[in-house]
Amino acid sequence: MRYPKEHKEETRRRIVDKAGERFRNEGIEAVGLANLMQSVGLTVGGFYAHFGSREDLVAEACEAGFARTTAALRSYLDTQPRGERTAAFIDAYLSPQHRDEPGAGCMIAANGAELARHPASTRAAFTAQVDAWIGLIDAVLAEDGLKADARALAAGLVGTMVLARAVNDPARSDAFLESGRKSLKANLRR
Amino acid sequence: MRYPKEHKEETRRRIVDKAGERFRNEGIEAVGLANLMQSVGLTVGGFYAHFGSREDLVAEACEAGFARTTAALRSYLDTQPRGERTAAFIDAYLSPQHRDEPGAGCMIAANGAELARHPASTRAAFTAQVDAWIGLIDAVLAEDGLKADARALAAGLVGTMVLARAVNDPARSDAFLESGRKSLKANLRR
DNA sequence: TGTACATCAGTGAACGCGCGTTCACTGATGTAC
DNA sequence: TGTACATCAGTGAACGCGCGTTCACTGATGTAC
Repeated sequence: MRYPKEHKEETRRRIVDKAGERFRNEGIEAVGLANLMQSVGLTVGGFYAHFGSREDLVAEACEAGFARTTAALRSYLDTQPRGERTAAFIDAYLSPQHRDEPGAGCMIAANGAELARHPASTRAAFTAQVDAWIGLIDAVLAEDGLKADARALAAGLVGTMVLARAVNDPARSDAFLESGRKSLKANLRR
Repeated sequence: MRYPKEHKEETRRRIVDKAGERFRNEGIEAVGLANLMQSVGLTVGGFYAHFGSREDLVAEACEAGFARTTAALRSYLDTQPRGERTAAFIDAYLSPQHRDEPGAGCMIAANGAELARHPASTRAAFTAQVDAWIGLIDAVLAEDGLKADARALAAGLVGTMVLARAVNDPARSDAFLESGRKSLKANLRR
């Protein structure tokens, strides 16, 4: 064979990773296949050797991007002392850096509303990742000895980020982040 | 003149209203001008007699759609007794009906992430509407004699709706709505 | 060891289509004479 | 009162372009003999 046997799957991974990044930065619909392939250093013709359709890539990129941020979150929180992990999570999620770099951030905050309009198969893959994320938040709350509704906490984070990114004024945006951090921490019960 | 003098502005209003509805249902980018004009009973050529560009319509439709829901909210809450308005707002926002009918619902939950990627002029118009919405929530909290962070409450609502719409399973979706209603009400302080 | 062949990841042009935008035109009306 | 004209909201075809998808082809490699 022309290439080492892991070559093709590595190319596929590069497409998926770049798609996940660009979907979050630009929106799913705004990223065209020819342009995406070009940004990975390939031409568009090769796309269908890797994926059955654009929608297949959307499903895989959103799932993989979400899974990656969840795994990174777990690793990060393991470096934090028990009892402070939930607060560390809230601070990290509602940081200006996360707001300003959607490409590596939360998939729901960046693409949640758009994904709601995608086919069932795409949403099913995504729903499993939402479950995993909520499960992780539940686990972290338990590690910290806190009682809180993981879904409500997740929703507070997502909504704060959507609003902080939507408003066109740094002061207002910061105010949303600050309100979110303060309020979500205050609502944790020991 | 061929038409009564209010005819043109009424046509314009019909375009703006339909655009606001379809943007929330289908996403801003997914609605094409020819198709939009057709759904208003007109042909695409007439569009530029009303708007300078597609983006001008996006700004106006998002602003007007948001303003309308805020005004409707104010009217609805006026029918509710003081002391129960915040809870009535939370219940109405996090209702299955709102989840299932984005076209007449909250503009941020439907298009917030997408609007974050639009030009400054569009976002500025939208930001003013966010301010108005937060102001209304603040006022309602005061009418109820409650102390809470209006921004955090708004974020909780938006995030819950985004998640409830994103997941591909009615039970999970309902669980998000239920968690949101319960948690956001529990976090109000007298 | 040297050559012919099979493999297959990736190329690049083409397809039909819908996009945002432009523009010459239509035709029903109110106005001027 | 009757006719010619100006107005202007809306029409419909055209533009260049990028979209998702298809497909015949390329060319570097490993394998077979």
